[in-house]
Amino acid sequence: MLDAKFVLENKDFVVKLTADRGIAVNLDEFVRLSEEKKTLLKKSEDLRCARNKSSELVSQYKRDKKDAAALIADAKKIGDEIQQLDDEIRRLDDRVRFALLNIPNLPHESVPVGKDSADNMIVRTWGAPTVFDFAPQAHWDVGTRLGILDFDRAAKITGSRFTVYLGAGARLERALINFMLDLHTKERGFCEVLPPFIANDVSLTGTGNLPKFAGDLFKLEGYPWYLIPTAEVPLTNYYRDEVVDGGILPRRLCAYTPCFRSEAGSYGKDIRGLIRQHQFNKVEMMVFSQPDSSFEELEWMTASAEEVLKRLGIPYRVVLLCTGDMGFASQKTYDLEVWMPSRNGYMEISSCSNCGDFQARRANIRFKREPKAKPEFVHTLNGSGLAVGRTVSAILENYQQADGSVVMPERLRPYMDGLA
RNA sequence: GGAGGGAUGGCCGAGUGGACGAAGGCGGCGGUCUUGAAAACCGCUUUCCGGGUUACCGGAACGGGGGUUCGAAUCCCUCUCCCUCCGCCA
Repeated sequence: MLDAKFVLENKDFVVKLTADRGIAVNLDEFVRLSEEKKTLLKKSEDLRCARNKSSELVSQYKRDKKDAAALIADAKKIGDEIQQLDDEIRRLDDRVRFALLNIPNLPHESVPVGKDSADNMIVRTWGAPTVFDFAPQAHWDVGTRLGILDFDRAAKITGSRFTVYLGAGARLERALINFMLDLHTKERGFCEVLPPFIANDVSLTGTGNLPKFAGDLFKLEGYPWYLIPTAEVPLTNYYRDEVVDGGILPRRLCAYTPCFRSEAGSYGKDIRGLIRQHQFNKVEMMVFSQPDSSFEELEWMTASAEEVLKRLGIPYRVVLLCTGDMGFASQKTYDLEVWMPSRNGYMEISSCSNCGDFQARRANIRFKREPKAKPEFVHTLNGSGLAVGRTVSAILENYQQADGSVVMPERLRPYMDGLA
């Protein structure tokens, strides 16, 4: 959520930057409602002032044992008027807030302006696309033939877009989770968190998933609860409605969680394999930062995700998303894309974003520079480090052998009981 | 699942319709005293919104929301969270 006052004072700027994102924001309604609300609020406050004064008089009269009936009748009339005004103000306020919630974050000045993924900027590339002296298979074929992925039985148990990992496959998934968590916690200064996998509607609103993207979520029937689409939700909301001591910043958290997404509207896209599942595992990184250093934190976080791929020896590149391709809450986003032989191209495996104070304002997360200082909103950053299922698919494809077997990346072998 | 109890400022804790933005204590800040410190004593000590250059003025806030009332921390409804006991369960 943007600052209402900022939007009112910088209408053209907001319209221009959201237009860069390909979103036409009409602020007329927002401005009109805000002004109307302000006028009514002033009126209501003046009336309250009058009522407070006469109430005080009533109180005096009673103490002096004088008759206050006329005063009370008067005050009642004022009270009715206030009630009417307040009803109207409440309605206006809801609409103002709703309008504000539907405005996306403003892109940072370093973000290239563009329409879609074609306009993204490749920042750097690590490793060269894997070369094979045989025809490489897609990971779902590799995994199915090895008996470590079972899509058919998963479809029986639940439905499409689910997977059963079996034997070494399950072991690989678990090994990757541990490998990633160990790297982030032991070497990169993240604190490990194991949060709830279900979050309430207030939390989802704090991160920007609600109200606009309710259709992407799985909701629990009979509860205002949702399966988390990413650990970003519980991690960001960890400090919701708090004023934290500035001394704890930058606060770096990381968490392994499963993620649940309805993938509504993606029918026919990536239906095979592990790429687009209703349930997948992810290790998520989260940073609460001082506003002054959040973009440096973004570089650090992105480097942490890259380190995972470097150690696994998977070729990848870093892409700076253009204005049109960024997520709703983000100010600047780097995607990490790994080489996928089956597509003869790159595939997103991580997304690292600086949300600035956008989420912090929605979720009301503030900090104090000094104990006596005024609270300011923190900046929040989140990034995958990494999507585990996609990492499995990248390993199966890039490390496959002519005989259909898969060699384990060396750094992963200790996590696989030495299995090569 | 059943039965009770609770939520008040940075913290503890009083407050059952009007003088309460809220006693008292702790903590914090300033001062007196002291070579310095401690103790003692005195004073100050919430946040947000609107208006005025400043002193200031107005409004709001006692877990959230709604209601009763001229007036609500206080009465009613509702939601959330916490605690105790019973039952059940990993």
